Amino acid sequence: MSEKSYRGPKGTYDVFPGDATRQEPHERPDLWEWFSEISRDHFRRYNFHEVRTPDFEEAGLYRRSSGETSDVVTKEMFEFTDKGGRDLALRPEGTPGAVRAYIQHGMHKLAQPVKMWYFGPMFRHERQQKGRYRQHTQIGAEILGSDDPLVDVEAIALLYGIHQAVGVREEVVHINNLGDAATREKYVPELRAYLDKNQADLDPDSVARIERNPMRTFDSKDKNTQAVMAEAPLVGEFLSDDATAHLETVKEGLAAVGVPFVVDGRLVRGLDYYTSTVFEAKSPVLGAQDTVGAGGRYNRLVEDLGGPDMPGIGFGSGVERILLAASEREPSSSLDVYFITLAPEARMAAFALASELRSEGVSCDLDYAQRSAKGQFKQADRSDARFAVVIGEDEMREGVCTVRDMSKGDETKVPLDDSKSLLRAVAG
RNA sequence: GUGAUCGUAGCUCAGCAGGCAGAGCAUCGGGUUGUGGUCCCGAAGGUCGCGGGUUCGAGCCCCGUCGGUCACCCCA
Repeated sequence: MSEKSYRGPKGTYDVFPGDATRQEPHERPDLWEWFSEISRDHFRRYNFHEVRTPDFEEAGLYRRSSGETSDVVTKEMFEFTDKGGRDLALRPEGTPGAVRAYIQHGMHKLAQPVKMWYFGPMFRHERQQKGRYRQHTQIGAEILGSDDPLVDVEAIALLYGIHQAVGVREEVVHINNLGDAATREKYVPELRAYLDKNQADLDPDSVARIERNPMRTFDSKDKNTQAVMAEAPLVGEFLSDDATAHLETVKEGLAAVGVPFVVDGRLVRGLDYYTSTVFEAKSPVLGAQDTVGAGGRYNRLVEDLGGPDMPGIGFGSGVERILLAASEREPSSSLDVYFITLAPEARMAAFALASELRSEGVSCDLDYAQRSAKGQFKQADRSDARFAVVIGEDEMREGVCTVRDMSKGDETKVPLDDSKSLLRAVAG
């Protein structure tokens, strides 16, 4: 500690082995492993396949897909120029990269729809708060090439299913339908006119949005603005018959698979590419950041990014938030055997035995800190080892090791040169 | 980016009118020349986030800065 010390960059965190009872859920390695297995298994059951794209892309890809005026693009991108002068950005969200890959690899020629999932870091340059980091992790899924409303239901059910498998509490899915471009051409001027009329009662942020992105006014947390928005015209009143039917089928499907949902006519989304179905999964235990996963249809995005005219839908879900909203879990320990050596020659024997057991799938560890006998037993205890295998002078002389069951306290002796019976002694 | 609040040992925190930097837990050793969880004893561990200022003297007061937390904006 003589030189300058370093800490992780602002807004980041570490996953590390520590005192699990004091760590945030997303800092615990065991919870990440647990969650990762559960989510992979869910994707498998729904026949999704992994897509893994770079953690950075041409900045233009994000500008084009998320919208030049969206906040994610205008103020939250980690953007940089590489040594070849390329304008790049750390991935702020998963959909653009996945769609780019779909186009680049001609996946629209495959049997449709193409169902993909991803799991990886996202970067947004913003001030952190509960459940929000500059580098966070999202799992997500994209279904490209079908506009069947049941595909929407599948996406939502998959999202909800993963959350429930890890015990996200009090979750409710909010859904809405934003209609197509034609719908919005009729609706937005109406909304804008209404907002203009009530400008005096709106907060400054919302006033500033009237021109740029009036639908986002519904998201304001300002009391007066909310009062105004309670009376505002809703997109739902402008939907075409097709869009209304689409929404009805989605509702029917969600009810059929048992996803708790509410239709929320005020739900809009911050990214410009959404059309038709949008949804947000919320859990009240997250505080101000109550959205644990969200997504929607983007029926024009593939074409906007230079691909064929193909519809798509997807969701992203913040893993840190999922773990935060999940019910408490006991930290899991996993060590089978801790070797205790009480004679210099015993160390090599223990090391070799450990190696044999490890190759049989048994987890082993031994002392590398020159601890005393007492210290080694303490360490075995702390590691939650099921067995301590003691090798000291006596054992070396007799050619055995002492296998101690750490919870019962009873001991048996096993020949040193017979790793099979040692294996049996510590099995199960 | 805005606001509030905090920053002392690995962790949780005490410290005061400005006067030698403390406790608990954790770590290591000893009490048991080879037996853990309990108990007892001891050791180690700090440029008091960093930089400046005021002062005979600053962990404490002032300014700045960095970082944490929460909220706003926005979003997973």
